[in-house]
Amino acid sequence: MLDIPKRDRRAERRAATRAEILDAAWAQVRANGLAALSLRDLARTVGMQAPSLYSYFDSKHAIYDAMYAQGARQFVEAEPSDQPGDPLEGLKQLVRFYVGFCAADAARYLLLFQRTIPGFEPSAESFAISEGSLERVGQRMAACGITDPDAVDLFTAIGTGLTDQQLSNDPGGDRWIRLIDDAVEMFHDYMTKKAKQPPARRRAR
Amino acid sequence: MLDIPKRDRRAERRAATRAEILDAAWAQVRANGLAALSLRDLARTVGMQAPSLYSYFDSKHAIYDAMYAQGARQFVEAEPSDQPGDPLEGLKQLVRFYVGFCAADAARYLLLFQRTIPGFEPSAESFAISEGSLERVGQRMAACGITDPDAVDLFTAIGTGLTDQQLSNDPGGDRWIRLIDDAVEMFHDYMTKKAKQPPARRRAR
DNA sequence: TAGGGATATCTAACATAATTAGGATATTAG
DNA sequence: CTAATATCCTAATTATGTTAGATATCCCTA
Repeated sequence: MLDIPKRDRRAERRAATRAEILDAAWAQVRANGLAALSLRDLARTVGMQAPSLYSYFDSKHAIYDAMYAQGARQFVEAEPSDQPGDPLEGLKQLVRFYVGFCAADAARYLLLFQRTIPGFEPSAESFAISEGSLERVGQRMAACGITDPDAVDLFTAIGTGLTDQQLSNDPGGDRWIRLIDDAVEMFHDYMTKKAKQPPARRRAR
Repeated sequence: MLDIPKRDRRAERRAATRAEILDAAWAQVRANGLAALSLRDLARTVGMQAPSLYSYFDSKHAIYDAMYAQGARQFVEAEPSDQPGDPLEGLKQLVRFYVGFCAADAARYLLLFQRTIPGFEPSAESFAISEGSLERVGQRMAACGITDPDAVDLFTAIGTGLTDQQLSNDPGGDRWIRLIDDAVEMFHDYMTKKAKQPPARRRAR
């Protein structure tokens, strides 16, 4: 206890205020929308002046990037990893998680999965955090015997469409649970049926 | 020719520069992204100073609103109205149109169907222009014998999800045509099968 | 315990944005 | 020809992100 180097003390404190800034940023963004992040207001709520933030973050985009990384970390940590016995149920579980995660925090959803902030693109490191989720989807589909290369894309499209629907029409409601089960079952039925069919007819071009 | 009232002449000219401003706004937005609409630049390209725009539009949001209304008008005018013989083909046609329309102009799509501009919401009048499209979807689904109240929402979700996929992964490509046909067939199969089933089991809560 | 270097924060200023106020100039109407 | 009006301008206001440079605060060493 006594021999904690002062240098670490300082680094600790620095990380603490960095986190405090990020928390305040989330609060502001949740209250007024993702785009409404004012450095002046942000600095004021943490008891600073605006330029002082620049010793913690290089720019406003850097703050968004840190928020992105934080959200992505939350995403991968909350993602269900144990697959239930019924593979179809596993797919449903995944989509329920995804839509539920997004609906729980609209601002976070917009930051992570829609690109709605003018010049902002997440950095490679931040983006890498959430990589691998798509592979998990592919694994669960394979467990259901679905191997069509287009299937992941179609499935993703359904998932994001449902999320959109949920967030724009009925945020906070739970009607989407019914829709998810329907959609996943529909998807599963169709893909298994299609897999049994001959070569699969292709559209001429 | 000679007896055109000067007053009409003026109104005509006024409408012309209004249209010119809107055209320049579209060009700017298509070139640099939907959010990158600068009144100064906009004014410069039409040979004005920024404040002069305010005699044509009340604010920047008013410009976005006019663009929205214009895009919505394009949408309803281009929407296929004659239903083909095969009702399933009618559904496919509608989704193909929708995704194609959106993919043809990403900026217009973002303005109309995603809410990506900070404080902007289309006015009631502008929004009303595109109303009624959903009903048309419902009609075509009814022609297929699909009457489930959730079906329209699920269908819409699939459509927007596909559009998203198309625009973010393969803008300009035509892979989505295959995906659309797949998705619509899948949807149709499932809904008709479901309609034949007994009361339909509901999830307990 | 006094001084020097790093650290944290500040104030002042700049560039750009949308927007408002008020004046100058041309066009129209009586 | 004169008065009104429409059209555009310049100048100023407010708010933004950001930079430059100064000032205080802390920590380690002599």
